[in-house]
Amino acid sequence: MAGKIDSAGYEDILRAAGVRVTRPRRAILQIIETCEDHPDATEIYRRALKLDKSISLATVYRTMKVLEDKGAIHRHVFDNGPARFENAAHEHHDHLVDLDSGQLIEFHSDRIEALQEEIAARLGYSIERHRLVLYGRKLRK
Amino acid sequence: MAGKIDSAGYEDILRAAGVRVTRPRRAILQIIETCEDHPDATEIYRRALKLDKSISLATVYRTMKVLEDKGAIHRHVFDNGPARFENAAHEHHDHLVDLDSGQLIEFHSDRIEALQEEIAARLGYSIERHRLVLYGRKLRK
DNA sequence: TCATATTTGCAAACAGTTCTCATTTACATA
DNA sequence: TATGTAAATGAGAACTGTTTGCAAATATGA
Repeated sequence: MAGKIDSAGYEDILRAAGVRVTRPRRAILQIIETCEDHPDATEIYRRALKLDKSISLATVYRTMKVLEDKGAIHRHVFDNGPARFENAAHEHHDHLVDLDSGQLIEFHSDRIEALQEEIAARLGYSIERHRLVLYGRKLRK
Repeated sequence: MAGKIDSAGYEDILRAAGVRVTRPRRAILQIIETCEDHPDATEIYRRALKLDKSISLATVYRTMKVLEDKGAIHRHVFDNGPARFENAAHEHHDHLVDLDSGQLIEFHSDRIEALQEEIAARLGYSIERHRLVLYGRKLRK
């Protein structure tokens, strides 16, 4: 039922991060744990209001930073848009942006990952993280 | 000598784009044609002031948009920083960001490009453009 | 229950970028 | 070479996304 905050395992992530388990944080975590898309801060705020009607946008931003620092979420910036977030628990993937619909498609390629490592090594670097985004349009068949 | 605007071929790009050749545009184009780095709008503005001391930051932004629309420059956003620009005439490459120094290293891999095409095709898409950025640190040898 | 350090909501501040508008300028045509 | 007009400009206000300062509220350990 919307409006109720599920107290399930979400709290563990916060406790593991060594920060206090508060009502706003539980709401935000529940959202990013269960959502299927890549919401930005305003959208998370909108959704969180249904779970905790006194939450503020500032707290959303603060919580996203905490979660990002703890490695619990990833932050993406597509083109020049607002930052968008996703659960880091999902296995690693890159993104393809449908330029017509704006839809985000996830994909993964071990071969690309391996090539990236190879290139970085050749340049004398080790990769800490990377961002690969393809911008394209549907092929008409 | 700094302060003089070289009227060489830069204008062609503007004329080819079907826009008027103005003093501020000539200054900006000369900068992005000759610079070796990836300046942001404020930095381009700073440099342009030496060539045309009445130029405004708004015009820098407007010109960057015109040039981007015409395909003459590329716009990059690294992490959450300001947009940075580079001459599209350089052959295509991706970037490696040195997380310690902030240095940008350019690289290119036909194999990665080919893999990207392959993946997009498998998903039913054709790639219009892409962004690949590696964030890493120097290996100690 | 209590003490206290953390977190919060709010509003103000901030950075980067875009917009409005009156003035200036490029340049096609005469 | 002069001129009319649409395009471009500079200045600053406005806007979007994000961060911060602060007093009040709250989570957690004792």
